[in-house]
Amino acid sequence: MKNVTIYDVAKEVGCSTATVSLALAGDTRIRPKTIARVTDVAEKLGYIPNYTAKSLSKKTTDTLGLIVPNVENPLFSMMISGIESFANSKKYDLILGISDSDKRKEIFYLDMLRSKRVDGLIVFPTYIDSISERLTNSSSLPPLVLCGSSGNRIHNTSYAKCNNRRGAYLATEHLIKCGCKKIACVFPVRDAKQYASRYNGCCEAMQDAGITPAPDFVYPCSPDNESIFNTTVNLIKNFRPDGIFCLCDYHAITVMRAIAYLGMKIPEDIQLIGFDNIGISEFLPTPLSTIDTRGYQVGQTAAELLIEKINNPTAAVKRIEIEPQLIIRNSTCAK
Amino acid sequence: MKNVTIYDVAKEVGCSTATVSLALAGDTRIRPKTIARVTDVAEKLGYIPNYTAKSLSKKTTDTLGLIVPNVENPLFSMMISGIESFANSKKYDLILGISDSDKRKEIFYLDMLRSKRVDGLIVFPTYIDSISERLTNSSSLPPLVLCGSSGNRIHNTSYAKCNNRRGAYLATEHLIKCGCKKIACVFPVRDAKQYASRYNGCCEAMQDAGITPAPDFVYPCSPDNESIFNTTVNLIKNFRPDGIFCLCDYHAITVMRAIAYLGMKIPEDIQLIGFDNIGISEFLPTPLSTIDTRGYQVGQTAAELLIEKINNPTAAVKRIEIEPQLIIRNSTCAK
DNA sequence: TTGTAGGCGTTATCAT
DNA sequence: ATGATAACGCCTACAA
Repeated sequence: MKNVTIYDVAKEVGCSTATVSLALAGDTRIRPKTIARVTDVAEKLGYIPNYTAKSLSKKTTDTLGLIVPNVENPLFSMMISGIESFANSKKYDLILGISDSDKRKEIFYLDMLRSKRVDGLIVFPTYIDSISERLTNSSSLPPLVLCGSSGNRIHNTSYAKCNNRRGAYLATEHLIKCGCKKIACVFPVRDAKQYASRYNGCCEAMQDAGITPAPDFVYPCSPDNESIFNTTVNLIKNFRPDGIFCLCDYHAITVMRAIAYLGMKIPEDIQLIGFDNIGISEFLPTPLSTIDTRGYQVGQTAAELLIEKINNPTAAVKRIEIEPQLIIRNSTCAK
Repeated sequence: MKNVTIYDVAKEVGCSTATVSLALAGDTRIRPKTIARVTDVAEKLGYIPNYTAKSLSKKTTDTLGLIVPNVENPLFSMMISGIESFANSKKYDLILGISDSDKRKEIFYLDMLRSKRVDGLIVFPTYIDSISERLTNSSSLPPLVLCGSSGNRIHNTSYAKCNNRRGAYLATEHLIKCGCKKIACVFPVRDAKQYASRYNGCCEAMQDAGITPAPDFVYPCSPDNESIFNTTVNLIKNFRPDGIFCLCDYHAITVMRAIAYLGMKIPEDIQLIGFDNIGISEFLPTPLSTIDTRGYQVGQTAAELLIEKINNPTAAVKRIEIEPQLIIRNSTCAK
């Protein structure tokens, strides 16, 4: 059964395609009666407007491109949800590109998305060298905003992110208020860049409280859970901290395991705070105090920035830092 | 700066648009020398093929539509990842529709996706009444496959899912092999349909082992964590089980909390097995034995089915049940 | 209030 | 081996 086009509708109604087009768009120039008739016939014939044709003609696709490293990290999921919610409210949909932090795939999606003429692009920066290259080289990129990070070397690009330095400050300050005197930290060196601002915020809070960070309060490790576990065990045995600031909730969960392994108790022996407030943190055997990095709202904001930019391409660059939120639960003993 | 089109390339090269089109597609009818020249010029001019035009002409978009209830559930994330990986390997990209289990949004995306002429559709069935209606009513839907579930009333549709009944059987059997005599279960009644096959698999395993399920081995509850927690506490106090089969890992984590709250030990006092094998299960303070439901592979398979169907629309319906996998960790004491 | 017709950027079918 | 040109389905001046 052939595809029903605007011509078929026009023929059936006995009018021109222009009338159908206008009527379906609810244009006020068309008589209400005509609109009703056209709508009915379109319905009866099962007419489905062809967006590829519409896009070709209007030079607009009503779709946004998304390039994310992966979709399994709950933070990314939250941000994607936020983006989707705002985009949907403005009748945009999303093409989702998952890069796996793989240059080949980043380029594939970047090219594909440009070729498909998305109206705008949201990128979650990571090792985005390939993107930042093309970002500066290439003449015509669709409107772009960054989400979750300000990127490495990309300048003059709007972004929405959480203020992680501030989050780390709040977390550390909370630990101190809870009576911690010796705060420590496990640090996957490979991800140094990503965690730099958290580290800084932590130091800053200690200094503001008159605590000079011990030279060995940070224990470096690899990013895998085994390394984090072992490093934590060493850390506890040698440094004997009374509080641990974890750079993310995942770390915190492994740190919990290490603490349990050593037969110690949270928060009695060691207090613990995480970062990100992922879904399960609230429901762990020892509910985890943490910093909510507002992924959903960050996503929403990024989408909002992008759509603003689409509607007004010459608007000034906006850099938005969402305020993180301290979440107090049982892994920490608030007074 | 104007968009460079195939005309511009043709003019610069001094050939026709047809030649450019063929050359860029690497058609063997075009002389290699010409291809090289065209490629160079295209590159120099920064030519980016316009996919909307291509799609209009070819009646093919090389994009797949996805309708998922949400993107925060790690299972869905895994399936999406799997879908993406296969789709990407075949040069498809994905339009992601998040329905929030909301009829309005389901319809929005279903219409949008059809209008955008996606080559195929993957749906994660949930309360998909709106979709199943349109599925049967509407004349022309793009090729469709279901992912993660066989759907409620949708018949004659290919799908890829995990064999959950079998998974529950394996889990329960494992508990029995680990010496459990009194197995119990917490059951959110609202999601009865979704969990029915798991419940059945559990019963079946008990019967096969010669255990008659106690009349009250299942404790009904609401789906929220508080209810699960309280119900578990009741369950343990009254039923005094030595093993608990959890319908999903999230439940298991809350059950762990309840067990800790009662001052009991896993697996010494109570053994525990979950379902789904979400990311953190492995790294919990007590690593969780569970059933891996192969989300990634389910997704890959769904994408594969869909692309098969796109290439051969008349092919027979395929129903694929992926075999789940028992994962033994510390919440259970294998002999 | 509605109709006519050109244009959007490709691909595909004939010719040559 | 390449060129002309008609689709593809819609939108939008411009006319009427």
